[in-house]
Amino acid sequence: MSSGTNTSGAPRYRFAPSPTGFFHVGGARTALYNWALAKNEGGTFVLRIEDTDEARNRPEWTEGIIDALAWIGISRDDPTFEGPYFQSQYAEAHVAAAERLFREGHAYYCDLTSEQIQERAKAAGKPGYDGYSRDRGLEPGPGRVLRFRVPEGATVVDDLVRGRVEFQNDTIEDFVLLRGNGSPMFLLANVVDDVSMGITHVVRAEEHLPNTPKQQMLWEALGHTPPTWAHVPVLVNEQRKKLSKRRDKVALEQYRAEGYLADAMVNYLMTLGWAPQGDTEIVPWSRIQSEFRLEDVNHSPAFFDLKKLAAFNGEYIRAMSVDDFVAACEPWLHGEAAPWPADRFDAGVFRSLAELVQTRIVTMSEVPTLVDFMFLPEALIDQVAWDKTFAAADSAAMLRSAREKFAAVDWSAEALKTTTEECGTALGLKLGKAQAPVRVAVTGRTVGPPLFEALELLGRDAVLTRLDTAITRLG
RNA sequence: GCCCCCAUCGUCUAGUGGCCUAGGACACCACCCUUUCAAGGUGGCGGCACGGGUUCGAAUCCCGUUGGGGGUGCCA
Repeated sequence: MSSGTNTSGAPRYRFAPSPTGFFHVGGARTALYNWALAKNEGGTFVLRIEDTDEARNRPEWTEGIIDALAWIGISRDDPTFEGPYFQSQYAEAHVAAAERLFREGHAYYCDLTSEQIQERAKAAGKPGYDGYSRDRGLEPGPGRVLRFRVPEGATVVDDLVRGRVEFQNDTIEDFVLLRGNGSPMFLLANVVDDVSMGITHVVRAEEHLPNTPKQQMLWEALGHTPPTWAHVPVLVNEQRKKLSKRRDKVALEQYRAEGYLADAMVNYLMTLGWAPQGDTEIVPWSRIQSEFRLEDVNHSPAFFDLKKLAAFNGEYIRAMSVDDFVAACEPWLHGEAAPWPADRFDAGVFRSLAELVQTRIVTMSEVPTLVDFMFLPEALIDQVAWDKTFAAADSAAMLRSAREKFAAVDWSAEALKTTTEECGTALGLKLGKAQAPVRVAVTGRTVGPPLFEALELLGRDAVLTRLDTAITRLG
């Protein structure tokens, strides 16, 4: 943080989140945009934390941001990554810049209180500050704010996504740079930091577009050429409103905890407002990185569609090799995520079942419920499933018949299937109906992985015990 | 109120004046496959907001209307 001039010529993209205790999916997308560009252009991704007083007391919030970024592939260990910097570190520079703007006539002090400003606005019939102190020549003093002297004319923002956006300066009020207590405002701090860090590209959400002319005027008043701006559309919910913490699931950490894969999340996020070439949206990051162009980003807000995200995640899960899948399952197989006693878990058994589980889930968190019956001491019967299954004709008879035959059958998936089929045929049941009572008795549910493979792995003793328990339960 | 942005199937998008009878993906529906549930396969439904221009020709360019969204603090 020294020169203020970007000497290397390489682009410097800055990502400036403020810690709030969670990492917003919209922020993740913006970060990804910056990252793709910085990577592809041999530039730098500069992380600057816009830390507030509260955030400074909660270092875990900042760690959370760095952690979330790492999860989506933006690692501080990568040479493209620079930072993190903290806005609060540079407060003195912010004040110094403000004082310079005052000395050079770009700013002036004003002693009006908010109430007085409101009264004047009401009297004039126009909202906002009217420039009352512009020419009063006030010196700094307690309670006096420093305001920027917005020049005449218009400010044109050249935006890589929006094109040319023109703002009439007389619609922009003389905004505050320094508060009455002398502390710098966010807008000023932001620009001073960007200037000092030699930022060349500011890629952020569209909600910041109305602030951009102010920032651009600050860049110019400070004697620097403004950066290249790019305002990307926001992410919205089904009501077409900006995603909000209150109503929507916006925390990246939550998706991670539910078992969404980082690759799937990244891929999905990048298809919101942009699309890779060709007919397939499922593409690896390497392709996204090289194909991504800000000029190709859509102009309208994009709906964050959970169903499509889920579909992407399913695709990614199915695309994994079985070994990779088993590895990815690890966090859900042990500890609190696992509903079974730790000593009953059998990695070999799970490995045998993995391929059958893989096509049946959308998020990794669904893994335990699909295989829990294998590692629980006994079946956890779902009453609804039980009632529904045994309401069907002959299902009790089917269960007894299977119990009898299973005692003597050659214990293989194939033989178990044949036997079940035979028992069913004797009762006039097709295989689909015939397997149902056995499934509920052994797994506790009506749905699950293919039954006979599971039975083979469970072993004759366990299966017969569960069938007996079920028969007793039937009364 | 004022300022700014936006507008292709329900959703995400392809499309940059003729390749468009508007393509793909998700969702939905049907059928096939099938030991449940999935997965997979095949097919289907479904869109250029509206009105004016410009042009031989407009989803694509211009203007307007309507409809959405965002911003408007001594918040960040």
